[in-house]
Amino acid sequence: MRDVAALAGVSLKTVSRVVNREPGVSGDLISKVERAASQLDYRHDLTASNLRRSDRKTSTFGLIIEDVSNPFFSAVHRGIEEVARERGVAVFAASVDESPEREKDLVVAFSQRRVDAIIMTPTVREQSYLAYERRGGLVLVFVDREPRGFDADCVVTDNAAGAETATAHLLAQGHELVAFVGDDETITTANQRYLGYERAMASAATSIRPELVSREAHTTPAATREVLALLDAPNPPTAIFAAQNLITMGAVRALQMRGLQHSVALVGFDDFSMADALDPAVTVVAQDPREIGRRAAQLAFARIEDPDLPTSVHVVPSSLIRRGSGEIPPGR
Amino acid sequence: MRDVAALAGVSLKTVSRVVNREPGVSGDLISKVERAASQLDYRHDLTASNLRRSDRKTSTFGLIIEDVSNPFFSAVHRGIEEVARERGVAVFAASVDESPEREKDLVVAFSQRRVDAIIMTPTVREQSYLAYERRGGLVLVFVDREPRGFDADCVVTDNAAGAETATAHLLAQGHELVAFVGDDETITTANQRYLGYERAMASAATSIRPELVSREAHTTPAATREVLALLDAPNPPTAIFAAQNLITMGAVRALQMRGLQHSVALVGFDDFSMADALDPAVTVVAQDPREIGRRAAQLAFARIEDPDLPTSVHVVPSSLIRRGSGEIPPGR
DNA sequence: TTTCGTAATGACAACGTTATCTAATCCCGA
DNA sequence: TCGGGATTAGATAACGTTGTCATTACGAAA
Repeated sequence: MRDVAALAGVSLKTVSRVVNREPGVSGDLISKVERAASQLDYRHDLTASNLRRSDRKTSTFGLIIEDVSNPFFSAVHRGIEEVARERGVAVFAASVDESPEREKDLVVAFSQRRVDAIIMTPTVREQSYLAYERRGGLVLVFVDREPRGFDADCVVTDNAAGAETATAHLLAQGHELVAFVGDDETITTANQRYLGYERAMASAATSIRPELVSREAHTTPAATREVLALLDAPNPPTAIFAAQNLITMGAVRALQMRGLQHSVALVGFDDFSMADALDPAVTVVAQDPREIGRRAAQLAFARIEDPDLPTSVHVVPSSLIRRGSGEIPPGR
Repeated sequence: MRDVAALAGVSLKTVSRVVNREPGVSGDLISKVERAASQLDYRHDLTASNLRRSDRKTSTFGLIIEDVSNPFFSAVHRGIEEVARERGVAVFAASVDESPEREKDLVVAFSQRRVDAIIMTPTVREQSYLAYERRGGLVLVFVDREPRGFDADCVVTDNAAGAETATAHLLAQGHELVAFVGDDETITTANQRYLGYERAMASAATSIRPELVSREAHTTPAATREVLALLDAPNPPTAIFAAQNLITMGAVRALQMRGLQHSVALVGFDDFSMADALDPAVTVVAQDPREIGRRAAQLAFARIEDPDLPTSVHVVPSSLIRRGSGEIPPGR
């Protein structure tokens, strides 16, 4: 910048003014400075600028999600990017892989880079450790799962209601042996979806059989194993509620392996690519991850603008998409 | 930092030394400084640190890909993250959406944030405009597509060879009416895959029928339309080579709509989720996007370490996965 | 002609950190 | 007892920018 100023024959401050398009510089000098800048391959340094600026905004967000290559989360990422892009904000994205330790590391990494906001899916049992960061002015927004022990803005799907809808849909076909396959209770969404399953079963006065409940499906292959075990047991389910996209995919494979895809009903939570092209096409309770991302980003901007806003929890509705697998009646 | 120094009763520089774990500070002072730092909620400012540091490294990469929520590219992203994470580097990720203008905007945005390297999929017809950035010390690595008019490190799949393998596989089943469905020639990968198709057809002495070549499949729905048009034409193909993941998905839907999924053979370029669970399961030439990402990140680090390295092009092999759809014989 | 307001420009310090250089202290051997 | 090297600590400037305030120039009003 100093070189540009020298070449253009103006002061440092004038170059700064031109670069930031501040008013009060004569057209003559503007063009002189611009010519000098391009001649010298000058590129404005946003990090130095930020250091001196009074608002101390880096126009940068941090995003901490389960896995950047998980279709659900990458759609959330995409939604956030859409909103951030409009405001010239760049987004750091990182995968936490269900590791509490990594969650904390990432928060520190982003905080040290002075991001304006972190949008994150909590993994750690308890988010109160973030108070420290918030005191430093960092904006925090949660997506997909609500934080625990920490009051903050949040965007979630109504997991319990969606799960209840899914389970009720199966019960309405006349099923009584409805299995639940999900991740364990440390994952809040898995927990809420289990609650929805319980609620639907209770409303239908159908008792839950513990042997039809599997809460150890952490990955797609694990889900396949769990569903195979259910199918091979003495009293197999006639319908399955799979509580997450990767789990549903695993369940589809298990049913195919036993040739039962047309006789055992299946409803999944989360839509997934090609669900409509499978045989049978898979009935799901679809979330809108892109919209979740957009809302989260909007919440972040709103809070940056006014830090004293009351915290809010946005619930994005889910919707049942009937495709075939969920409409298989019992006893086929 | 000044406050921490004051509270600990030491100089600024000593705090800096402790924070950076530089040797030559007595254990006594180290603990005093650390106590003061945590008492004051001190958080090291990486942006200010970088400004003064002699190497001027921000430990930050920029990633510019087609779409962060496209499964192929999000897997590339994931691979890059894996390597970057080990070195404490954070990754900005952004979608370019085939927009040349956006590509340039993103490069500027990342350059202004002083990223150490940009890993990108080129969209602009010509990358010579990047010389400007490289002069400023920015490291550039290309993924998925080679740049044009610009010599730089690059990681690609052998598109032509993969496409040739796919097409030859169909020809080997006895097909003669093999259709090509791909994106237009401005996309270098689409172009190379078409070349592979041509090569295989020529080797088999099978003439290419222009009416069986569709190069307008930009999206999944467009691919479905294109394939429907092929199937409904007077001389429909008995086999289809779909040159990209989204296109293959569109082709699957089109075949299902006409009930031809068991009579018309299909091989796709790129693997995709649930391809193995479809009926028939889809034969593909699989790339290894995660490995592509890892290699790209390694190349970036290598060049940062030694800017004078000769530029290299890494070719990651693809592999044919036979699943059924590609093994359907003609005349069924 | 003088005065004054306004618009354009510049000088300088400061943002939070690290590099460089100097000073103080300590231990060891002669 | 002293010299000298090693070790630890601090003072100060600098990184590239912007905020603040001072200065200049100019035209309009008195």
